[in-house]
Amino acid sequence: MDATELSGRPAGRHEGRADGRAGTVWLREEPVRNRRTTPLTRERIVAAAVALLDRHGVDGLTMRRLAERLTVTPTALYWHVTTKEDVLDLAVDEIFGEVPLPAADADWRADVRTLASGWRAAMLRHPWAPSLIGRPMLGPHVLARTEFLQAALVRAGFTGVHLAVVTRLVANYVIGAALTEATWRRTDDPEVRADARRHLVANADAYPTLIAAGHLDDGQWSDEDLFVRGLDAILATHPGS
Amino acid sequence: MDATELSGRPAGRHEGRADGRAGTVWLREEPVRNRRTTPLTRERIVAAAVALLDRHGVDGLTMRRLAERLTVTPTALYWHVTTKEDVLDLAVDEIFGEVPLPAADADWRADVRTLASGWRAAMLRHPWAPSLIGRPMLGPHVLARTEFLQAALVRAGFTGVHLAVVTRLVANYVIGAALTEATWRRTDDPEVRADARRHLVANADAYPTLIAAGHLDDGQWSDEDLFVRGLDAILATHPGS
DNA sequence: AGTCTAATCTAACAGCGTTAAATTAAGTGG
DNA sequence: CCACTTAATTTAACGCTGTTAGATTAGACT
Repeated sequence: MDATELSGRPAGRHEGRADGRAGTVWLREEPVRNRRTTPLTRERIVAAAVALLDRHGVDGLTMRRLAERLTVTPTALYWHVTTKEDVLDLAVDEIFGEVPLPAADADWRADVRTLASGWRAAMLRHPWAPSLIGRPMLGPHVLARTEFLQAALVRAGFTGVHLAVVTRLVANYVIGAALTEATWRRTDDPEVRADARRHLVANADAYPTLIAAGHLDDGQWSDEDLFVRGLDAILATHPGS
Repeated sequence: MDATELSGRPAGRHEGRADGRAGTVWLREEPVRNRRTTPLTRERIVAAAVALLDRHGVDGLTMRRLAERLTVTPTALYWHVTTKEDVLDLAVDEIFGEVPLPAADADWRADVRTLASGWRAAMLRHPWAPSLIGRPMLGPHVLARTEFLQAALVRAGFTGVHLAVVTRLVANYVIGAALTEATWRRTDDPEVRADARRHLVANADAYPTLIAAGHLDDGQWSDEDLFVRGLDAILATHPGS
């Protein structure tokens, strides 16, 4: 349906130049050129990267697979991006663009709740994201959301050290929650979970409280519910107003 | 000083068996055998891995380097460990063993503060650790510390859903804080930080609050101070008692 | 029609985690 | 003291990775 139907890549259409195995022109099929129907861009690379990460996880993203998905050779990517880490950084910022920014004039608590929940939801929708946060996040989407958070807290009356404390409190709680929840969500192998639980009860004398509290048991209360309750506990702390 | 002074590995002492380039015995130097002075163990592997991670970061840990440090071939490691991920999991749990467990009978708030601060400190001492938390943490050291945290909160009077909420609140806050702080600490390149700040002021109209609040500016308040204040804000929330 | 440059490709490199199979060291029982 | 067994290690290789150098092309501009 498209002029760019390579179906397996021509496999060396100019093969014999430096080495000896040239062969005659007549046996070589006519080269199918890149018509440049849809030129490669940073945007397209990032979109393909996110799709690949969603489907195959962090380990499933390689420059070769990414290139293949874009019907391009791996090296072509390096014109638009200087390193694979660039791709990962861009992918992370990309998905944070999905976090909706509220209107920003209602109750500040509602604003923070909406932002934090959306932030967490985006990371759980793309469970590979939290594990990539161990790199400086300076993309425009992240910065815009951080700006919104801090603005809401300023509106709430936080200033000086209180502002710094509560900003970090909220942001770090969201990040930590997303990271741990995504970890368990990604470990979908029920055998690992069962093994873990079995290990816990096997050493019941070492972990009495964990067992009594049902650590590692899913159900009981939803992650979402626990997250929001924790967030509300944080937001209950405020100095002025 | 030691019988295991290989100094460069004999480099193929039995080279020609399947292929033709055998050579005569006379030109081959006598094989220096592994005297097995200090047998390879899981403990020694983990210790070497932590040392390597401390010095060269996550990317600096390879099975080959690890083996070299232990004067052993890479494949020897696979007798004691089934995969590189095993090594990483073991390394993470290892450093959590450094977190001191308080005596557990004083003020519960003091206990939680001590544990959380020690937890954070251990991760910042080994800045590679937070970024490896995106895998299930089920090691004995981690479980013991989680048990202690939850026990302290039970002692404080938390039960049911409150207990679950505040346990996650504390744990996720610590993890998030350690992750973000370690990220910045690992980015010691001052040029990146300067670039980031410059980018912020260049788009000053998009980030007015961040700039006013001195986002990305170090100094002002210490990370430690901000962390403890946030923790205290969390601990101020409690139902009974 | 010729020139220039942005974009892509071919080919290769060094290094990675991991495996299969051979080999050795050290114990064990006769 | 010797044969046998098993635990631990080694050699050699496979397929894959990110990345680079250099050739080559496509398309726009004179």
